[in-house]
Amino acid sequence: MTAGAEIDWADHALTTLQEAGHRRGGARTAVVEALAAHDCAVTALDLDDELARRRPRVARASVYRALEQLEQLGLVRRIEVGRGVAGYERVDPTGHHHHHAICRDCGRMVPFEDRSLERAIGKLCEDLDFEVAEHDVVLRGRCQHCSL
Amino acid sequence: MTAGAEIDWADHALTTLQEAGHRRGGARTAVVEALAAHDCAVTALDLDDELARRRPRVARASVYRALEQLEQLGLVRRIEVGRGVAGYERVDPTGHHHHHAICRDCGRMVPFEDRSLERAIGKLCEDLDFEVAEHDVVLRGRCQHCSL
DNA sequence: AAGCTTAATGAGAATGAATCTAGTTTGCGT
DNA sequence: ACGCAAACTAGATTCATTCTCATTAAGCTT
Repeated sequence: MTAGAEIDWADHALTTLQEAGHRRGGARTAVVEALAAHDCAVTALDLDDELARRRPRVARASVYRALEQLEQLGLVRRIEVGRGVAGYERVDPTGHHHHHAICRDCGRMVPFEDRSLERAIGKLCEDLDFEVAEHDVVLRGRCQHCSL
Repeated sequence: MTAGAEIDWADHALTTLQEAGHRRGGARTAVVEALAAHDCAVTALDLDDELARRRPRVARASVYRALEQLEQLGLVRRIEVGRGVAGYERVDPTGHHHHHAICRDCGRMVPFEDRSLERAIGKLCEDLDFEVAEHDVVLRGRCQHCSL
């Protein structure tokens, strides 16, 4: 992976937050930095774990609050990674994105992308009486490792 | 909707349960009947509400247990309908299914189906190093009613 | 039909992710 | 530097879901 992508995203996120009228606080900045370091979805509690070591400590509530605000601004997207557990991952400002195949056995997430899938979704959204803002595709089954 | 679809599904579900070695209990049968009466996803608590009036009362734990077993047997599928809330809907034995557009504002679910979407998913699953058992597509945005 | 084994059930406690509350700190415009 | 609203922390709370365990009843066996 290139070193630039995450830095750019963190920068972009902090700028967007500021433009949206948010002040610059330590906890939220820490959440942005932590998200920037991940390529794929992380749960809020994982982030909380990571940030618990920081001084001053980042509170769990701040993690959730930051994630909610980031989601509202379209900077991160939220996906369900398991029974009632949400994962969050950064949104590339170019609109480029991937989806996930999740293993039922080990919980591993395999990201994938597919142009014709995106095309099909784009087209069907036009025909729908619904103002679609985002879409999510989740495949569930057994990963290569677990099917042996 | 035809009157037959649900009855057939309930029948099929009860038969499948029996073949899987399950005894025939009142609570689970009640859950199957309740699911059969719904065309689209219902939450476990909605089902619990409906069944709370029955005599003898169906316990909440039984609702969840039954849903889990039905899901395991591929008789119902589980989808996330809102922050940490699961919805369940019956699976048509023919494989025929729909997906959902969910309104961010009012929570309304609009079912839709699309052949080219299914085709795209089918094809990409073949290319993936992953044994895909099921897929889920969720569109999020604003429904016709809420965008006015 | 009575007895037996064990799945199924009901009631309520326990869990765990997510949210809320209250009091404190801090960013930032004035 | 001052003051006020936003952001923060810690911990309580909520709410869907899961677990426990005592009880009931399905459906063999005889």
